[in-house]
Amino acid sequence: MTNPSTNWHASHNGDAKPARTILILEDNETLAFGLRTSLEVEGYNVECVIDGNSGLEWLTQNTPDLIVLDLMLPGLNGFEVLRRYRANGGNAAVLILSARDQEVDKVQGFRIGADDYVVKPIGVLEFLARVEALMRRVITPARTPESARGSLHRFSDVVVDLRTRTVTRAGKPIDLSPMEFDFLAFLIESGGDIVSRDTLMQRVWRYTSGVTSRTVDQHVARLRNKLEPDPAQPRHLITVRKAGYRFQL
Amino acid sequence: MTNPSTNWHASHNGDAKPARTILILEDNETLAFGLRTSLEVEGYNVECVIDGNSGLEWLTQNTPDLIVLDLMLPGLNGFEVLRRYRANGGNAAVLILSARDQEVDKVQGFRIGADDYVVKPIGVLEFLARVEALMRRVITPARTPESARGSLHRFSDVVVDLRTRTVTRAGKPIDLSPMEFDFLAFLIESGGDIVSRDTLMQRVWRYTSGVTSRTVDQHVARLRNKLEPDPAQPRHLITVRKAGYRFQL
DNA sequence: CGCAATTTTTTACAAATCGCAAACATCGCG
DNA sequence: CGCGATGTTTGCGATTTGTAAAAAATTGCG
Repeated sequence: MTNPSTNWHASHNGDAKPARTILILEDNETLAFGLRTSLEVEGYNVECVIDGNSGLEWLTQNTPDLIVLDLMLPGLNGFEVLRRYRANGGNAAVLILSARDQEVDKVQGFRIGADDYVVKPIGVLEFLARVEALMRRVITPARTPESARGSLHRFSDVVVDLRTRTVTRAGKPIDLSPMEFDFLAFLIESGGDIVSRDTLMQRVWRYTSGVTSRTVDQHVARLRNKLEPDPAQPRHLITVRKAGYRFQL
Repeated sequence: MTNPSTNWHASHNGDAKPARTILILEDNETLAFGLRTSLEVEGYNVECVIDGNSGLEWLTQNTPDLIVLDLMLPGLNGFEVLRRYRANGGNAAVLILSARDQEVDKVQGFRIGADDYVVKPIGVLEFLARVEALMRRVITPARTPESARGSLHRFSDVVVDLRTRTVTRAGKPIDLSPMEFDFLAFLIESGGDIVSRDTLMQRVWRYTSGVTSRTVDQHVARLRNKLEPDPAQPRHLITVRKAGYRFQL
């Protein structure tokens, strides 16, 4: 598979959103490790890189939500990294962490696109508070407000997007065939009502008359396998004996 | 160049951004006046209010982009103003300007919703730089994330600039033919919606009716080869069986 | 205008996917 | 147990998509 590294680890209760990712670009490994630990305790996904060129390369393949950037780096310095990152359209929040406390440095940092600039040493609590404040404002492509998106339907760990014909389960995309999707969509849009096989054949399959076949059942079976937490004990694709099927939740 | 395709013009306005509004809530009138002047020189619209209650009241009638907030105010103190403002759904960026430099104060400020916290005295240039940095991130009803992000679109290591019609991959320019670019642009601008081959033929190729051909598919194949990390398992140019194509991310 | 290089479209075929029916297994209930 | 209703598996034909390669159109240029 393409990407084994994306671990939105089993999220603790309720916290539905995947962890946000932070890149620490800092060559002082002791400091970087300390920051990493603090951030991880807060639930962030943290990556550490210790030189400018490697950092930029990592950034071509990943889109973190925030970058903690030291100015004095081996290879490219922090300013240059930031400049190139922004030039390529990088949109993450950038918090510069520097030993230089001159106003001119700060102004330059902001000018080329930093979102915050703090002078070392800094208290851990203030650092975390600033990170959180930046996270509140940053918008990454992967994180465009779902409210702005089309009609989403959720049940268990499944999300169905009728607009893009997309289904995800635990955040991972699930592949539905066209018929499977149409069928699911029809059930969902029936809002919990019982739908007979006959109705389904007519409305989803466009059959004219009462053809009896196990086609509908097969689709139910396949959908249950793909979407139900326990396909043997369906909680959402409910069979109503002698009547048809019903979508729950 | 018959290239009639460079025609998505229509939408681009002159980019005359409306002046952004800042509220200064600060009881030291000398300081407030100085800040106001500096900000106005930068082109901001500035309002000054000197006590907490009046400030909150002003905020019920106005929606500034940013609030510069002193903590020690007559009437309601700054923390309380901020707390109530956020509780009412206020979304402006808030920059706290305070004489208190204790970490605990800063952390509390951020916790109740500040976006930045600077300790007086502060240099004018740094102040202006921080204001500008906040302005880049703040989203007001007038300014949606789309417009804030410009015409750059990123996915994997690819950056597409619709304005300059350039595409880069891992920082290196990628050559797209006019049709290839128009096609890609149309998919991107469809914002993730599924677009049928038929629609594409009409909107991108300006065909009138249902001509069936593999032209669209051919372009998809070429774009995938140029842009997808693994063309065999496309992650962004998604085919939706029986329906068309969809651009992801 | 003519010619070469590039881009776009069409053709032709290979590969993948899907719908469907039939056969078989299982379940539920009297 | 018996019987009808539901669940699952399997295989094949039809549809849809991917793509190499040829053909056609467009462009650049002397």
